[in-house]
Amino acid sequence: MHDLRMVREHIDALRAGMRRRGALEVLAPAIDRAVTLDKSRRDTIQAVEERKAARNAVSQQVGQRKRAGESADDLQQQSRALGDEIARLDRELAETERELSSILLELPNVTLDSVPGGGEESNVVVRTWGQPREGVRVEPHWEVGARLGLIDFERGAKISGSGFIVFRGAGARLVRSLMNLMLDVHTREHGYEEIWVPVVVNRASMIGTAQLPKFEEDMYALKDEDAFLIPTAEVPLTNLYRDEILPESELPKAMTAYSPCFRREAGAAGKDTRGLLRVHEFDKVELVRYATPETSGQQLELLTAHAEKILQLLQLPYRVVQLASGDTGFASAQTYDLEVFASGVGKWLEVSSCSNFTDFQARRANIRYKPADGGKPRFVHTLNGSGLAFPRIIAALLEHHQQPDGAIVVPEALRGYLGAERLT
RNA sequence: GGACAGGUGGCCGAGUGGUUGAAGGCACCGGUCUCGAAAACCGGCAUACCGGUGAACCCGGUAUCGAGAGUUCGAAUCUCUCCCUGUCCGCCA
Repeated sequence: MHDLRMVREHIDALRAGMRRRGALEVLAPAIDRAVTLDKSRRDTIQAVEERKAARNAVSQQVGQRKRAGESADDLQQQSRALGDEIARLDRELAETERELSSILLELPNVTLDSVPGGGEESNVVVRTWGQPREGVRVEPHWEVGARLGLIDFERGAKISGSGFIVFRGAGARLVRSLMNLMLDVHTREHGYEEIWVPVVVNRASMIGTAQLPKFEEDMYALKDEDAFLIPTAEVPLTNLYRDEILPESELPKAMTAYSPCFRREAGAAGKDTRGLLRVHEFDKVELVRYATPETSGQQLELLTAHAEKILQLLQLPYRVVQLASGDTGFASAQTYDLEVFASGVGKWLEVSSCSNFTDFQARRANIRYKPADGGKPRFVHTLNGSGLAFPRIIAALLEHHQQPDGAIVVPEALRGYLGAERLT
């Protein structure tokens, strides 16, 4: 969410930001409307507060007279009239603020100046690691998974629906191993606090991290309560300190959590849905950091490196892609995608999206810190990234580490957890 | 799910329908004292929004005592609904 001052004083920057996202045309009317509403909001506030001040003064006089045993009928009459006006103006104000905030909640963040303009075609590969296997025939993961009895797609679909996966045997153990490896590395080597979170969150949390209101149709909603299944542990982790003020000494704050993630993937039907590529429920270890505005840029580099470390340990070739403005997510100001190469599918698969949200989420979720120099509380900057998402990692493992004899070589770092060097 | 008891500032805690943004204490910050520290004493110490020239400082105003609605000239204080916490009972992994 943007500061109202942005609308009032930096409207050109806001428009330019929307243009860089390629969204100005669609959003221009909303921005114009916000400007109008902001003006009328302030006018109404002035009018209503003036009357409230008058009423407070009159009421005090009533009190004085009554204590003196005098009648105050005339003043009460006056106060009642003011009260009626106040009620009317308050309703007007509430309506204005409701509309204004609904507009503000649906405007995306502005990307940083360092982010290239344009759409997906302007994304930049900033580095690659490892060597993709190309020109070799590799069995796709859904075939390997079925052949080795690691994944039971049919029964997953039977008990839950398409896009729900059953892992079994060494496959199930692989999921558990990935969880332990990632959490161990992030807590022991990267200094994150391990958190175990609820997977059901309330509406305020979903608004805080900006899944709502815009993406409600992508969320699994509970039927009897105003609550949702989390699409990522980002939601509970980032909202952990919602409506709180942290001392600056606690920054940067680093938290990690494993969680299942639930996504309806509305409108994505038929696109890259084969095997494990796009599913409705999956597992993920998430990294979240809070930082000061001055350090959030470096913090993003750090967080991205932490996610990359896992790919290196798994010996999977990957590339880091700096997303262009138009391809950057709604709440993000800057995003690096980590893409792993799956040699069976023959594609780069996104396994992590590392973002700096600047104060966009912090403003929605009201997460602030008290500066060490004693100044006014400021909004923190929030960052997060997957570290990493399991299904595509499993796909890449089953494809990249596949041997000519069809066996899968387990990367060194995973062997202790999995208790095997090869899957056959 | 049922029955009680509660939700007040960073924390503890007082609060009568009327100068209560809210006594008192703790914590914290500044000062006096001290060679230094402790103690003692003095002072300061919420947030958001609106306005006063844009910014800093400052000044004025409004709102905030779990949330919302109501009664009233006036609500932390009365009424209703909801949320949350505690205790007991029931149920349950």
